[in-house]
Amino acid sequence: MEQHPDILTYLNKHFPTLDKDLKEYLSVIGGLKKIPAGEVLLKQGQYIRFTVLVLEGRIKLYREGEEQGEFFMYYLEPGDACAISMICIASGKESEVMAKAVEESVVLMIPVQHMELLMKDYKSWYRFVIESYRRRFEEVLTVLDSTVFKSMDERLLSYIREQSRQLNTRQLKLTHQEIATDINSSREVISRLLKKMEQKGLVKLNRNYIEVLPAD
Amino acid sequence: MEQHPDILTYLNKHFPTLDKDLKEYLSVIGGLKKIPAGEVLLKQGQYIRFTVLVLEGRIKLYREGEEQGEFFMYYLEPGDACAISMICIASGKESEVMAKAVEESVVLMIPVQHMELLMKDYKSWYRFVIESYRRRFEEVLTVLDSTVFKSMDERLLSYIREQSRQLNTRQLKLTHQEIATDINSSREVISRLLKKMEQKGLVKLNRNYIEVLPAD
DNA sequence: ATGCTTATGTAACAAATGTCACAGAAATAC
DNA sequence: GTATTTCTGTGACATTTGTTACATAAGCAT
Repeated sequence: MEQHPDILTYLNKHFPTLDKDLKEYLSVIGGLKKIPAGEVLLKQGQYIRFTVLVLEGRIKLYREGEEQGEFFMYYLEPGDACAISMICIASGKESEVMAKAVEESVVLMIPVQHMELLMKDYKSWYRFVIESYRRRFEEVLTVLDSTVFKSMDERLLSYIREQSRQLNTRQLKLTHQEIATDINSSREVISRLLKKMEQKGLVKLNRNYIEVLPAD
Repeated sequence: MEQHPDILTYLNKHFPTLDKDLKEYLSVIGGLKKIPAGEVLLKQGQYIRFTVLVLEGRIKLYREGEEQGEFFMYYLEPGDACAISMICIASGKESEVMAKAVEESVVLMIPVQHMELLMKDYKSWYRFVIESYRRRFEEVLTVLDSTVFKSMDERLLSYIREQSRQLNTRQLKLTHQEIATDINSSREVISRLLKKMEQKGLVKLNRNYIEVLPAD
């Protein structure tokens, strides 16, 4: 079998916790896939045939309501794996979330049938899977905290700051409508609350982007 | 090393997916512990030194708000494991939830240091861990759906029906205050909504218990 | 420029949820 | 028994969030 040099380069760059052997093995069994910006790579309810490691770009994970909208959970970045895909595969269950590329992204797709062996033969893989899942669980609990314990203005502020942190920029290129969709509110409410936040000196509003001002 | 016959009996009764070898091994390394009703066996933020398998009774898992109350996530029953404890151990992280026995319960406690070997040597253990975690993730997502997409009356109905299903009874011994705490609302709101539900023929209200009427 | 589309601002109102105040009923304590 | 506590019911009101209906402004296309 032949190693794919690009894959190995990617893995070395973003997955320091995986063993050398494992990375080589993954570069043999995995396939590179380029995902254009905006493409949905996993639908809620869909069966999963690959475990996905993110090598480039950024993937947005949503929970879809039964009838209604979509609710933002977290981003996957280079170095992350889709925890859901790993676990659902292992249990033969369908996806519980929707995943959409927000930038052009490159992912490594590892076919289902290798999971068992990976788990068994590579300790660093098993640890990676466990840790990925734990982190996602933690993130979902944080999101749950927001919706349960916080009011809309606090949720909005958390959202804004979290976006700024994750995207590593103070200039958030988001419309009020997009924010409203992500946290399941309405555009008018977001505009109103953002205006108040601006008056408090937390943000500066502009057309098509929001400048996040440093917290005191 | 000596097997503990009671443990083995419990494991055989409630954990059909675990291999015979594994059960025998668990009965050697695990310790039985009886938990009185009402006792908290795990606090949020606490480090975890044992993986817990539930053998008897019922454990309630909560998420605690930063300042405020506690929010019900799910129950653990005989045959369940505390997924959080398994994963946090594996990652050396503290607990993300609070666990409280609602009935007198019996649990099997497996010290941290055996996890690595269990994962490596017992395929049925690894599968059990993964599946436990997946199911809890799924439950938390369902709870998240409720808080994000549903109004309070719908959440209350879901809660009531879920309790009835899990506790396997139509007579829910819950006060309005307890319900309010579990879903982070206020007692008056719950009383009001329950009254409406009674008028719709969904429940029958009594002091200290609620009778859940079958859905159409 | 002119018109078209998209994004934002905002008032007025509606609906949902939370809070306060208090009453009465049922259980429990004494 | 009476007193006390706990639980439930409910009206009145406050607050938060969502909705409707526009207005205005910025960018884009021609």
